[in-house]
Amino acid sequence: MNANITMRDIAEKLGISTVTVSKALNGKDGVGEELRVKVKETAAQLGYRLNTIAKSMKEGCSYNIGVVIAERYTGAGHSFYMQFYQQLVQALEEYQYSGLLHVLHADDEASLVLPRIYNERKADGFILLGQLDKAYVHAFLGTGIPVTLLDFYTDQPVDSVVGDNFFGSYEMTNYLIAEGHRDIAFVGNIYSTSSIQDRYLGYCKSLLEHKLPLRPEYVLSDRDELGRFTEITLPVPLPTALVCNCDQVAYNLVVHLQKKGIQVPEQCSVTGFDNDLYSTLCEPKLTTMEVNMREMAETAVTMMIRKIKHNDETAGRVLVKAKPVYRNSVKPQNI
Amino acid sequence: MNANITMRDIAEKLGISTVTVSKALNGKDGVGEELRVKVKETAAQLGYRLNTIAKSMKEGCSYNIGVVIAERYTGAGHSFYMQFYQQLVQALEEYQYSGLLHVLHADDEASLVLPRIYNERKADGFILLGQLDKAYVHAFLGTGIPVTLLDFYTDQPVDSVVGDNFFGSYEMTNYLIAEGHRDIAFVGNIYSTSSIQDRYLGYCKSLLEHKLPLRPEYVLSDRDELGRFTEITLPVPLPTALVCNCDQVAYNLVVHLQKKGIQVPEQCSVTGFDNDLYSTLCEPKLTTMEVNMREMAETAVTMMIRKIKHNDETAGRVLVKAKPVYRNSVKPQNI
DNA sequence: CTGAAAGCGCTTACAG
DNA sequence: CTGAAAGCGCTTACAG
Repeated sequence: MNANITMRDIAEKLGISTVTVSKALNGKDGVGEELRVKVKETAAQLGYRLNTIAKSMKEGCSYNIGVVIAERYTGAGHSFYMQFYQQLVQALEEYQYSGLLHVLHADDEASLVLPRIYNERKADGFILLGQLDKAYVHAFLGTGIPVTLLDFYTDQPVDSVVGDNFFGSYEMTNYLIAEGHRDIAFVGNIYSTSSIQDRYLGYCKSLLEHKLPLRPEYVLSDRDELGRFTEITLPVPLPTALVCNCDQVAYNLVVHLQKKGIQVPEQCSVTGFDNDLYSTLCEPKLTTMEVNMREMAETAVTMMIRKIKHNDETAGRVLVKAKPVYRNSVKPQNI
Repeated sequence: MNANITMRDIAEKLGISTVTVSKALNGKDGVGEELRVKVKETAAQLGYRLNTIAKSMKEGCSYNIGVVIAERYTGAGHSFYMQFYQQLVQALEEYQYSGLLHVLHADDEASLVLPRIYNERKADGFILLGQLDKAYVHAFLGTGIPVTLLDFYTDQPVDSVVGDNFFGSYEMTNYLIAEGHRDIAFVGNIYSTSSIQDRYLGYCKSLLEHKLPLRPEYVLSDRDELGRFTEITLPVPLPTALVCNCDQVAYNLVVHLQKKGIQVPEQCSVTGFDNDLYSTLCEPKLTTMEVNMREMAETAVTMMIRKIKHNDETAGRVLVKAKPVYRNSVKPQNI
């Protein structure tokens, strides 16, 4: 088919200048309507494809957004962030942008090595997807390139988009209390990520509001500092409900409890968070909080594009509402 | 930090030409060793970043590879291809290339609309990941751009990389027969994808070789033409073993059988294929065939880069070995 | 409404 | 070993 048709080819064929071709194809003023139609027809007929690279060079932007995901959040069993990535790509497509995935190795993160796509100016901005080391975020900020954090935030002055973890968890705990539960533990390493921390604090708020005690032995760590799952030590006696920081851990816990002969939800209610794959893999299926991944992706992309186009705007921390999904892992507790 | 340092800035600072800077930075001949070092130092000190776009324009290639995945293979519960994508990106990184994901909508596939990144010349070649409509593959071939199929193939003359589905399934069935099984059914829609078809034929070969009958009622469809899972109708009496075309279906089947009170593997052995997430979600965990996703990704990338650099080479159909993973979903059958 | 000129930042021959 | 010239394919003022 068409080897390398350029605007010049169209121009020559029509006996006009490339300037007019460019204007016609880009819908810009300064071309007669009749001529514009003719240009478009010729372009289609010749199989013309825009050379975005030439356009990019002239305009000084790549129409690409880098997306950085730590390697530890990828791989089998961790589909969450790759699915997020897919949503990002689809949101970027709306703006005619492309996503450039960078899988960040732990040693590069530790030694503050920025992605190759940064050093090669292949991206106009970066979305950092999933909690990264603060120093690494700082290194990015130092470059002056637009950065948006997605699904986490730090105390640094950066735009970020996160699910409403705090209120989501608060509502979930409220729900358990409304169902009659009083002995409610939280499952998650509260020093691990901002999301887990906020979910923990929402749980705390609910307990405080209902004058229930905050018991340290009711905070059950589920992973180490590096995010690797660890064995969960259950308190004795078992609480009547466990608020888990995510579906995957809730799923693991349900399986674990059932192996020990403890019935869920009859003897112990369990709630998740995320409404991902894991929430429907066990029986009973999990009552959980759905974070609207798509809306988060769209918000992050919109913010990023806006920053690039009008480079002064700062959106700050943006929360995306969570929505409860009621299934069968919670049973009313008779008081 | 550095706003927009170009080679010209380095050249001016050193009182030399940009040509020399370019040669020095790219490790090309024609620069004194001493000067080369000085150029590199200055570049680092100024925070110079190569403008790949300018380089691309000059050289006429983007250093991007498009990866097309049909939307039906994405989303929750379908992490397989997104994981594949991640492997591709990491393999591309070795060659200083980037991946550009395109999620193909069903209507674009049907009406043969090529991806925007094709029309904008943003990619030097395309990897088609996961079975697509033959007409769509044909549309791509018509453009003359390098194309490699990954995890499927057609009867068209295209390069492709696939797992060794035929022999993998053949070996798995051999194993069941060696364990004493004689009544073995195959689960999968054999008209749906080349992979399923080949896995079916491997199963057939094993039966033929052992002089076991090929029974039509032992071919159990698991999905419709569009790849959506359907209810599986089990034959009565139940075979002693079920060879499933993938782990996800094997997983679904195990859960389904257990709900009906049928014990796996005591009353019925089940095998999977892929060794993905689903193979370890049920109890018993699945005996399955692992396709080496990483090797497949690396092979596809290497083939693609080679095609772009020396544009005549054709690798044809490349098979990547599969490897059995023995777990607990198969029990010897006493004859 | 139309186009000649300049330039985005590189790299590739080619000349010295 | 070093550099002046040309060009990749666009787009943006600016002039007519």
